[in-house]
Amino acid sequence: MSAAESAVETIQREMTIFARRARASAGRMHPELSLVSYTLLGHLEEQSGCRATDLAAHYALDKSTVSRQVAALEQAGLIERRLDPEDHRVQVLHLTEAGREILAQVTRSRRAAFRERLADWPAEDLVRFAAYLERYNADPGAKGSG
Amino acid sequence: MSAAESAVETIQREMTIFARRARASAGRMHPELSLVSYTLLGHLEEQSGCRATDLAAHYALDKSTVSRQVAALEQAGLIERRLDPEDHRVQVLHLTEAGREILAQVTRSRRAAFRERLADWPAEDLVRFAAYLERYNADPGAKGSG
DNA sequence: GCGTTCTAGTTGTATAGTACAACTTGATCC
DNA sequence: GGATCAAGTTGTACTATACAACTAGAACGC
Repeated sequence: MSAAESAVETIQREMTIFARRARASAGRMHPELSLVSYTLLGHLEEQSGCRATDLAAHYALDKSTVSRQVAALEQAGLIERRLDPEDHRVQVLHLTEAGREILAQVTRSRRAAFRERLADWPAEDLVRFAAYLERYNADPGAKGSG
Repeated sequence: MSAAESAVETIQREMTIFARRARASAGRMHPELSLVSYTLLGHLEEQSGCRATDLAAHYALDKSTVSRQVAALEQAGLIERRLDPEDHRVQVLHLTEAGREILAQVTRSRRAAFRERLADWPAEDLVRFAAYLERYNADPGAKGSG
């Protein structure tokens, strides 16, 4: 096996390990916000609000799944729905102040965890690693091969 | 923000994206073998058999979860249990021939997906990326920060 | 050697996340 | 203005998971 082939093997194995661990630990680290909820809130913040359908499309989730997630987030007071005056089928979702705060708090705690784990890394390696990950995820059609 | 700090941000973001995608696509790519089942079978092959308790400890899963997964895998004929003659509480799990075949087949298909996605990468980058991932996952206490 | 305690595994129960299908409501298009 | 399309909700089912209670077997202490 060439160096490149065995590197691909390693990437596959290590990505799988990471995905499994992430899945296992997501709920425990932030019981107040699942990985999916966190991602959805993040998207709402980035986009300054969007529709449930956009979330479903962007994250390859069923609209019913998003509908229930959104209902839970609204219930928890983290988002609010505003009826689109142009199209009454549409509800535009926005973060509430509480949602913004929780999101910031979870982001901080996640960031701290990553920072700690990467504390020993030389800056140069961090930058390269980050670039590789971006490139990997940016690949069109990338579905994670989970 | 320093280059290192923004690299950590990027790593966090991209790892999160990966974990989410992996979760979303795992079941669809290999309906015959969930990510967890795949991982467990892989461990059994690597270790040439082990106990359910070992799997639970190694993958931070509850023993009841492993018990049910194992039951399903046995039901599917992919593994078999052998009572430990030394300790009758213990069942040593082994891949069956069918299990070995399915595992090999899923591994091939996963490998092909990764290979395709990484096809454009220079060998040098593959090797570095693989090394970074190993280093990241090897960190003691690493739980994925999902 | 026999009770206490430990370990391996199973089963009952509950929860979260997910998908698919059927439905409701509103918009759009001949 | 009826057919069709789009956004979202709800019914139902399944999987993965955890925790707690339990069973069966092993080991330890005296």
